[in-house]
Amino acid sequence: MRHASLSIEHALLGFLRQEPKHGYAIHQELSDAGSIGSAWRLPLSQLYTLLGKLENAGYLTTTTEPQENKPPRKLFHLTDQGEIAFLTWVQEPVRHGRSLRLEFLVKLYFARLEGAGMATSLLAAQRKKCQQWLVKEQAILDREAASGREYGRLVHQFRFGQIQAMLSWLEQCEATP
Amino acid sequence: MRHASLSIEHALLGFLRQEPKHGYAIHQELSDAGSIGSAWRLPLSQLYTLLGKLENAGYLTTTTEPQENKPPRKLFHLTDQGEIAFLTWVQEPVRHGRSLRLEFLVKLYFARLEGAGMATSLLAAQRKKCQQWLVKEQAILDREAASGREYGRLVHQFRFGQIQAMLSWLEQCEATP
DNA sequence: GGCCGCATGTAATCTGTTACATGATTCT
DNA sequence: AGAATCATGTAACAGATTACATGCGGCC
Repeated sequence: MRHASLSIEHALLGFLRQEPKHGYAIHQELSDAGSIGSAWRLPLSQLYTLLGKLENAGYLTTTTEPQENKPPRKLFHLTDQGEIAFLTWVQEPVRHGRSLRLEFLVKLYFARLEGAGMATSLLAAQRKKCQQWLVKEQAILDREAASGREYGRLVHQFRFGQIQAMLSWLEQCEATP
Repeated sequence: MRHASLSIEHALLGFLRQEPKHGYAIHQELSDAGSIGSAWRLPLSQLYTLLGKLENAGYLTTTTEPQENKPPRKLFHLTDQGEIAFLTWVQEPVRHGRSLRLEFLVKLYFARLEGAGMATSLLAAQRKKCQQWLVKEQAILDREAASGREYGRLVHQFRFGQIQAMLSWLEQCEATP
């Protein structure tokens, strides 16, 4: 079992922090358009696949619960390993700007559920990352502008602007608790 | 042969507008870090795969050119169909915000090569798209804020900020010819 | 009778990335 | 002798999307 890089599927573990749930129920929470559903869309069939993976990885165990007049439910329970993996994932800022759009927003959702403290520290960690990116882009931008590379300048101006917008959004999030 | 949605691989056709080239030469142009290479990275092995696809689709034909002391070159020629496909692709604005980062920047590169007029009209078309997105996001944002959905508001504030940054970049591009 | 909700999945497909395979010449 | 450049590709693996498959109960 390879130690896969902590990716978005670890978010699913967060749904099981309070009590065990079955796949369909998780999907209903996930599909709430006003909540996490506004950031992350995951078809039911994909959800089942991911839950299977997490089980294979030892982050989940399952029990089956028969029901009358309805198909039996398969309850997923978070293991200790799973809890550790989730907490590690949720506290780690994302490494690339392109991951804010999906993965960071999902992290933030679960961090807020864990408590205001965790959300605050996640925001701060991500803001620092973002400031580093901005400095790097600024340096590249200056270099491109100095060497008269028109197109390279356009490209990095675009990236600079995107990162700048991320940064001011993060600061705004930190300012309004 | 399915009419695949016009995707990034159509950009490769743009390299053959002036004269036929072989894969390795295209890759060298593509790898120029100060130019298109700053927006699009494509490993050589993937490039060959994509060129094969474009040939199957009827956008390219090939001739083989033997060389002394070196492996023979396979020259790719743009067909009439290929030219049409390229010109259609390059003039079409992208449909989603997430495609600006890569596909739009590549379109812009080739539009500029085609002439200032094409670049200008592409920028204008994309700016209009972007303004539409912004209006939609604004509407959603207001709705989320009004119904007191804290997390939904955060998510859409993020998106709003990203689109806003795209828009001002596009305007800046239009202003500096 | 047909569609929606509940509840579970598998399979096919497409795309993207990385690794591997070959072979000559030129540079250090 | 070993690395880089020129030149072509195939194959394996990972991830995401879509389609397909099953079955019961309740509602219109």
